[in-house]
Amino acid sequence: MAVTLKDVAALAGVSVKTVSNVVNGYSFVKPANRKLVEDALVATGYRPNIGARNLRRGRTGFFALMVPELGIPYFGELAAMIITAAHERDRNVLIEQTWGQRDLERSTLASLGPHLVDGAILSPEALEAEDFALLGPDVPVLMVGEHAVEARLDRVAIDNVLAARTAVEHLVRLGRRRIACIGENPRRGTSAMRLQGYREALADAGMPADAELVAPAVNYHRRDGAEAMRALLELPDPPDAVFCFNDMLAVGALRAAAERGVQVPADLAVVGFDGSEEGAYSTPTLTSIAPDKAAIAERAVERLTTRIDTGLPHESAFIQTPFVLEVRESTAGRRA
Amino acid sequence: MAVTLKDVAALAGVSVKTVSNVVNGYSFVKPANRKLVEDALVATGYRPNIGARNLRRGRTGFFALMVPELGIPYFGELAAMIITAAHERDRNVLIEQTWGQRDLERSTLASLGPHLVDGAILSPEALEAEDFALLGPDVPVLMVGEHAVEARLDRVAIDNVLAARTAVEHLVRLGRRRIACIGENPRRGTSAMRLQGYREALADAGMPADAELVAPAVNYHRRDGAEAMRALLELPDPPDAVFCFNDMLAVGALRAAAERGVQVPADLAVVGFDGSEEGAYSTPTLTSIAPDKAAIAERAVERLTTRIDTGLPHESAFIQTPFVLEVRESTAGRRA
DNA sequence: CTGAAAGCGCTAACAA
DNA sequence: TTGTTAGCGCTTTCAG
Repeated sequence: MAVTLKDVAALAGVSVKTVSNVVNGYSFVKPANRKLVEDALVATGYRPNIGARNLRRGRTGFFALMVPELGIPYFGELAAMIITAAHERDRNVLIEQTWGQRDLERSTLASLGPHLVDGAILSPEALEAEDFALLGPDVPVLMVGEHAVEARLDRVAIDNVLAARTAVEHLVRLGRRRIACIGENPRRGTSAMRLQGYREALADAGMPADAELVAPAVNYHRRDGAEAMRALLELPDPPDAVFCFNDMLAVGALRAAAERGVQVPADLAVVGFDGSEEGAYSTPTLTSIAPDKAAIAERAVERLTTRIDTGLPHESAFIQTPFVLEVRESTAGRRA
Repeated sequence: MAVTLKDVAALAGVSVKTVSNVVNGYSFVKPANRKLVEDALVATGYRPNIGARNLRRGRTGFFALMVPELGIPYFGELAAMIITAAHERDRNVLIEQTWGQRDLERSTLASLGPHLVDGAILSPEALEAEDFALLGPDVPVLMVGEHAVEARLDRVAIDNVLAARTAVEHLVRLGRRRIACIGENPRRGTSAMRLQGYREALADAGMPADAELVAPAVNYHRRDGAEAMRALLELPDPPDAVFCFNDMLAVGALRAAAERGVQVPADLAVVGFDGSEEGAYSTPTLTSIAPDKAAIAERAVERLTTRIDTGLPHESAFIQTPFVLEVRESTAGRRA
C-alpha cells in the first residue's frame, strides 16, 4: 500500500493536520516541525492521493476534452497543447472522442457532471442547439472553434469569417478569376462562417458567386478533399483556385490535382486552413490559414479554470485568438 | 450538489447497501426493493461518483499513456485507439507527453503510482535502463513499440527487424543498388532494430554496407528527414533508394527530393514506416510499413487490465502484432 | 436478503 | 500554532 498522511505524521511525531499544512504550503508551521515533516516526507516518499484530496475538496481535478478524433492532426496538436496548459494548472485532461457523430457527442455531453470532471472543453461537430439541454446546469463548459449551434457558452476561436476572407482575398490578389471552395456543409459550424468569408471576399472583388464552384464535403478528411477536387476539375469551366476549409481537404485537393496532371500553383492555386505541419512539407507546400493553436489552448484552459474556481455562471463570451496566413508554394506567384 | 447514494436510498426508503447492490448489479435483491431503487435511480438521475468509488476500491480507474507528443500522427492515432480500447473496459486514460526528453520521461515514470493511476502504457524515447528504477515496484506498466532499454517489462510491438528487412528487401527487388537509410540514432530503441533489419537485408542481397548511406537523425520529424535527404543527395555517388525509419522522415525526404528536382520513384525510391494516412496522400504517395495500430492498442490495454486485475508481477513478455508493407507510388516500378 | 457502520486518504472546522 | 475529529461518496464486512 502507498504511504499515507498518517504514516508520515507517525514518523514525524506530529498530527496529520500539520503534515497536511506542510504538504499544502499552508499557514504558519513551527520551523522545527516543518523540518521534521519534510524529512519524514522524503524518508517515506509520500505522494498525495489525488482522488482522496479531490473527493474531500468536492472536485475531481479533471477536465474533459471532447474532440472528433486525435488522429486528425489539428486535433492532435490542439489536444497536446490543452493537456500542457491544464497540467500547468494541476489539472488533468480526459479525452473523449466522438468521431464527429452526433449521438456520441450527445452522450458525452450527458455524461459530463461533477461526479467525473470539473468542466469540459468542447469541439462539437454535429451537435444541435437542443442537445445542450443534456448538459447539467452547473457544469462549466466552453467551446473551442466555430460551431453552428447558438449555445449560451463561452467560446474561444479565431474570427473565422475574417480568416476565410483573408484566404480568398489572397487568391483574388493573385489574379485568380474562378475561385472555388471545398467544404460546404450545413451541419458543420465551421462551414457556415468560412463560406460566408469566401462569399464576402468574392463580392468585394466584384466576382460572381458561381454555385457550381462551392463544393460540399460530408467529412473533412483527405479523401473528401480529393473527391471534391476531382468533381471541380471535371467542370466544363474548371476553377483556377480553390479555398479548402481545412488542410486535410487541401491535401486531398493537391492529390487530385496531381493525379489529373493539373499544375499547382500554375493552373490551380490552393489554400488550406489549419496551418498544420503536414502542409509545410507537402508537394507543393501548402498556403494555409494558421490559427494560433497555443493561444486557443491557453485561453480556453485559463477561462475554464477561472470559471470553475470562481463558480460564476456561463457568460457566452467570445474570446478571439489570432491567426496568420502562411503563404507557401501552392499559391506562389500569379497565374501563368 | 450531485445526487448521492444516500439521497437515492432515502427516496426509495431502503438502505444505501441495497442501492449499492442494485447499482453494481450485485447478488440477490428482493424484486420489490429492486423496483423501488430503480425508480428512485431514474427519478434522481443518480450517477456514481467515480472518485469515491475508486478511493474505496483502492484503485483509480485510470491509466497513464506516456507518449512523445500527440501532434505526431502516429502517436495521435495510437492514442485514439488506446483511449477507445480503455473505455471499453471502463478505464480512462491520462496522457503524459514527454516530447522525447529523458528528464520528462523520468519524471513521468517517477510520478506513476497507485495514488494516481492503476497502471501505465509507455512509449519512451530516451529512457535508459537505470531509469526504470524510478518505477514503483507494484505499478503495472508495459511498453508499446521497440525501445533500446532492456527493461523487465511486457512489450507490445511488431517485429521491427523483420519489418525493416521487408522494407529494404522490397527496394532490393526493385533493382535498387545504392540503398540508404535515414534515422540512425544510438539513443533511440527503434533505430537499432530498424538499422539491423536494413543491414540484414543488404547482406542477404550481397550488397555492401556503405557507412555514408546510413544517415543519422536526432529527431524523427519532417524537418530532420529533409535535412538528412539533402545530405545524401549531395554525396558524390548518391543513393537510388532510401528507407526512412518513420513516415515523417520519409515525407521530409520526399520534400528534399522535390526541391532538388530528383524524381521519385524514377531516380529515388522511398519507403517509410508507420503507415500514416499522410503518406497515402503525399505526392507521390508513400510506400510504408504499416503496423496494425488497432491491434497494438487492443493487446496493450487488454494485457494491462488483466495484469491490474490479477495483480500478477511483471513478466517481460513480448506480444507481437502484425504489420504489412503498403506499396504505393514512391516505389512503383523498377529503376528507370 | 438488507441494515448499520467502518473506513479508503484527505481537508478543514473546531478546540486546545 | 497544532491536534482532534468529522465527513467527502462509496463499498463492504458483519450482524440480523
